[in-house]
Amino acid sequence: MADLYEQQAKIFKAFCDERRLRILELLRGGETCACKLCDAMDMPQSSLSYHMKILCESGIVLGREEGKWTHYRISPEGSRKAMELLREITQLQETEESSCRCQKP
Amino acid sequence: MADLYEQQAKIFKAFCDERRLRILELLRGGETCACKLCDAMDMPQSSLSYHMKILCESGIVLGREEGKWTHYRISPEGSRKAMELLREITQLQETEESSCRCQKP
DNA sequence: TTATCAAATCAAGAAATTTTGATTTGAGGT
DNA sequence: ACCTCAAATCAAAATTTCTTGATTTGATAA
Repeated sequence: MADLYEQQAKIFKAFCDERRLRILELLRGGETCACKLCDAMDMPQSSLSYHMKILCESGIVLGREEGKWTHYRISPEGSRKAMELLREITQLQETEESSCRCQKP
Repeated sequence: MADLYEQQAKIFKAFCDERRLRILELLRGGETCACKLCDAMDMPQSSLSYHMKILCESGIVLGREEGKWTHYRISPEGSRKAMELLREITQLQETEESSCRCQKP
């Protein structure tokens, strides 16, 4: 149960940091290699790697290794799942009549 | 520009914490007052207040004051806006194929 | 093999977030 | 006025996240 919330939170961590939002904007333009992201973000390599790991573990970004390079891209499936999850967790439950079942003290 | 990312990040901060996800799940059942949330979450009053502030500032939750009580509920409009934003920031831009050519010596 | 480069990982410190008892605010009720 | 209660705010500590130089890993080339 707590694991479920932890897993859900992990997905949205991708979007709650300014640098990761900027990286995602760069990736919207198409697949991009780490060195270009590093350059565009004006960030040390280890810092970029830290954020890319969070983005990948959220399922929103996919990494493709090609020789010694890694190319990153937005995962349409990951994005779709995130949107479905967001809809679920904010949708009011179907209750017949909004009568509170709790007894007034 | 940095302000934009900051504002976007603020919205998703509502969903990147386990306790806030649990609060949202409680609110999916309908409008709930702070004291009941406090009880259900088994959390000190000041802690709940801290999280409710983040949820309200994200626009996902609305508070309604009634006498000395405050009732919280999920905002359908805030939820809709969050979903639209999520779609925007993960949608690939319409461009020609622009593959990275890092492997070029 | 050795050298080189790209990226991940490590580790220690910096910065931000979260916790929680104490206090304050603000709206009734007496 | 006073008292009480609900909720917000404060403040200090605890915890988590983030930064970044240094190191390691892993692939390629000479």
